[in-house]
Amino acid sequence: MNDQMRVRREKMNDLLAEGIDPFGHEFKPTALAAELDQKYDQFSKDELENKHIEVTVAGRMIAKRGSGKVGFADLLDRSGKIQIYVRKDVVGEQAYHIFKRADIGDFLGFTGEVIKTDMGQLTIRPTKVTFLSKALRPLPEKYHGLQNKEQKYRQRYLDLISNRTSFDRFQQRAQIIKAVRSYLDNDLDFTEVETPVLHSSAGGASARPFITHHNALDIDLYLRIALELHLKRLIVGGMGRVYEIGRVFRNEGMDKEHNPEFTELESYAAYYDFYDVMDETEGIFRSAAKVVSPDLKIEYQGQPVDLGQPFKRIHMVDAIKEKTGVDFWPKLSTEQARQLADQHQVSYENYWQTGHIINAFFEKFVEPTIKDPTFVYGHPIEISPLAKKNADDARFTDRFELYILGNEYANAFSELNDPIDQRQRFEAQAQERVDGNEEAQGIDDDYVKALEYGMPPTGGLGIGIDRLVMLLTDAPSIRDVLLFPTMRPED
RNA sequence: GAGCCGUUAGCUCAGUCGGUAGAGCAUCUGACUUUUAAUCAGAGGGUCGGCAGUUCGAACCUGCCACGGCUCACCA
Repeated sequence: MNDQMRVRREKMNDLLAEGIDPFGHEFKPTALAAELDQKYDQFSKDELENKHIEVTVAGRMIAKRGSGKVGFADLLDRSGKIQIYVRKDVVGEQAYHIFKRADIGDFLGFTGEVIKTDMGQLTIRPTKVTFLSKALRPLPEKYHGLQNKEQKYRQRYLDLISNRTSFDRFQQRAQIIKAVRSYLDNDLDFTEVETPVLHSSAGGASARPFITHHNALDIDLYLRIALELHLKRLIVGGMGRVYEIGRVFRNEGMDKEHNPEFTELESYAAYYDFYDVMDETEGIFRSAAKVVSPDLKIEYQGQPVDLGQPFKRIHMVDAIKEKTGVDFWPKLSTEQARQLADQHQVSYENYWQTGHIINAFFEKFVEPTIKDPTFVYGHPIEISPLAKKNADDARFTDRFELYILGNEYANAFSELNDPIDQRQRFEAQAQERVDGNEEAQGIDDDYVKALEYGMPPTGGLGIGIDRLVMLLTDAPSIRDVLLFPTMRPED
């Protein structure tokens, strides 16, 4: 324990000795800092002096300055900061003593008049001081805030107290999710549902799952890697338009864009095709962007993005042709595709067929170059086991991904609703797994059975909510939009 | 998984050639009745991430370990 912690414990004991509970009780503030600023900052010092507005506020004292018989403090509540101006001759000997002995970090309540200082700063001049809760540890430095990234992630509460941009970002995250919900609920008449997190087989995406064990049933279960297969069962069940915003878990590497658990939105709408889903996606992005920028123009890491313009649309094969001159429209054997890959230094796995190679060309030569919001559609069937074949060209699917500034933000398709085709696709996936793709999904018989009862033509969509929030709040790392990112334990 | 970088007071950071540890904020004492990174005077506060090694002597050099960051690879 250091000197500061020792002193704070002494002060805690002093409070007890004076009959004050250092970890107080309920308190009824009548105003928030931001509210006061909005309502009264427009008035002059004299106008406020005549109004005699009395309010009660509560919060954490985050700064303190003063002289002998008066003191100033900054009080932080959930809305922001308000200055407090405590005068010994107004609050009295005992209250002033409490204020003077209070440490930065302590929670205090004040009742008093809203005034302006000579410097024009909106301030509360209390007549009453209430001690609410003692901080036994000192806060990070007031000017620089908490800079140590590891500590920001491990002790997010300190980051939230001392770095307002971080605090605001998490408020914005909540608002963005609310806006997305509102768009789906109110504009498109979707129903929000909750499906299981514990799956008996992990499907709906290509990823390695976390495995856990259920004792009573004595079976291993997987934490879900996607929401897809359950939501489509609900389309079979006649729910028509459903979505879920929920946590999924992928047992893979971590970096600036990947956390082992993250939040995904998936939506499914009967009778939509993937063009309808493009419109839906634009609607979601605009609703979300409006939260941070009414004109839908944003900047991400120094690069401008206009989410107000119609998103571009391009077929994957055309995009590759445009960037590399390589034309994948003519039908190519796996051997021919591999030759092209060799010529362009695109490496491939044993189990790869033409479609995998087309996708690899896209990822290597096109994906990093996309700046404006762009729907890239027509993914090869080999990498799209849940998407409907294109009616005119069975090598490709009616699937798209949305790219902005070289990053993927959405993945969607006209859903494969032919149970016979679906079983074959699952079998191809199972074969891929045998051939060495650890992330290929297994056969989900129960899901195929559901399809056999009949699923209407359906358009589905998946959006990584964390990446959307990163984009809209200009966050460089996914850890900056997750309150508690996954960290290795310290000891 | 690889490479590079980082870890020094509660926080933000310096630390020269290897010679026994520094600043600002914060804390403590005192002064101060309109401050806002308040000011002024004084004081206390360190397992220099950990463990070994080299050396008369290590925050500094070497090795190993821990945690983190960045980049790359992996990952639709």
